Amino acid sequence: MGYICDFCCEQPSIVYCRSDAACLCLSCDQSVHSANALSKRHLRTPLCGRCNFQPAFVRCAEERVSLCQNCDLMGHSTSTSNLTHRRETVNSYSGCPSSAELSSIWLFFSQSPSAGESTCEQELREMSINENVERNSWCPIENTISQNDNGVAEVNHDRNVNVDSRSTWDGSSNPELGSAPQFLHQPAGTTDTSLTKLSCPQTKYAGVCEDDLYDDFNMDEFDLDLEKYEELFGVTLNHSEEILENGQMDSLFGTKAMSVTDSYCQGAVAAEDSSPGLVNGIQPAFSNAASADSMLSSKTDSILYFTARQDHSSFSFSGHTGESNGGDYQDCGASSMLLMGQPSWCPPSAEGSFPSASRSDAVMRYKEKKKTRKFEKRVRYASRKERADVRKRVKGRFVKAGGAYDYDPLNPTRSC
DNA sequence: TACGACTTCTTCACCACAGTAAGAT
DNA sequence: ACATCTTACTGTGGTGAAGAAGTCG
Repeated sequence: MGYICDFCCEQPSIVYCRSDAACLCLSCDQSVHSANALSKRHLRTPLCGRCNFQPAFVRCAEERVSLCQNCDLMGHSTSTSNLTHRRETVNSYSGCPSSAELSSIWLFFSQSPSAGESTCEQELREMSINENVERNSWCPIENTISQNDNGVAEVNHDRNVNVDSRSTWDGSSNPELGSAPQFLHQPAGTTDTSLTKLSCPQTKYAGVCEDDLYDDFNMDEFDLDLEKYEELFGVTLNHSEEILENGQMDSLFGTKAMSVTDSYCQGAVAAEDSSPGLVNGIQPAFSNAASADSMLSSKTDSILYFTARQDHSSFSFSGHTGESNGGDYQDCGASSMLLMGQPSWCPPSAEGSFPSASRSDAVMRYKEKKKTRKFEKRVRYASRKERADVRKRVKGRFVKAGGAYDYDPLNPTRSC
């Protein structure tokens, strides 16, 4: 990573793609991520305006600069005056948004330039994006950002979450939670059912976010900053726990284990009812995509699992590092899903409030989707894939060009 | 409870061929 | 040192076989 675009090596880099582990200028970002459906799903984040190295996760309104976690901590924890700076989370995006669409994601993108803003952001504003690039996958209709009563921007979106939620907070509220700003301005008792996954904690019942259950869930959306988690809960990472694999999920769902989404929502319900302070402390640790950006940039290969002890008195984490890449954990759905039983912060009453019919429905949908889910592998050579995609086959095997075939990918209904 | 039969699920080899790397000329 | 040619190897996706795992009587 560096200040120059990793792809063209000419333009200054503007955004960071975690899946590609690359810093890109906007033009290359467009061309690279319009290549295929997989690349369109890569989440990108603007680069830190200070170090130009790490993906930014927060924007300081006073300094008008986007900052990574480290720079934010450096800049806002050392001075008491800086501590009160109002900060906003920086949205990630996927697909191929136009400059106008980026404006809606990053509000500062449309603000007037100022001397104080970073070079990156000035260039971001000045650069134009090739509007001819196909950008079907980015659906601004499904992703609208609105302001709630508290002035906190919300992202309403349908099934595809392309934009992380945006919120504001000031460093004085709780410096310890600096890496996790979501919902800190959200009154604990408010309920906004228009919010979906990222806003799940605000929903009254877990069923509200049912449609998203298991489906679009991945580490990009479920962000867990382990270090912060340790700080928050004082747990120690255990690297030797067993991995809960996909095949085990069915039985788990049917018994004691719950999906993170479940626990997440139920925890929020509990927090609404009893302990607003608790949910404020918990939610950000799970919902801050930007902190995951920072984390994954340095711990890119970590796939995290944790299991809950049945006694609810403690839980342990598992961190497995392998040769996987960003795309692996990003896209593999359930395999990257964190599984856990009822967390220690979730009182038993929450689970009891979950309608059994909804759960069974959710499990059924999960199983169906699991069947049809394509666990995408990383395609290293797109050209080879293109050829393979059009190559005729006999019983799945490639046949010589011009030879008899029983399956033509270009015309599946026709065979000879 | 143990066992066999059956079903369901998972893993892997197979195929052709364009592209790449390494070595030879 | 450089260019050209040859050879070996790689990696794509759909299918079926084989084995593992689960279910039922």
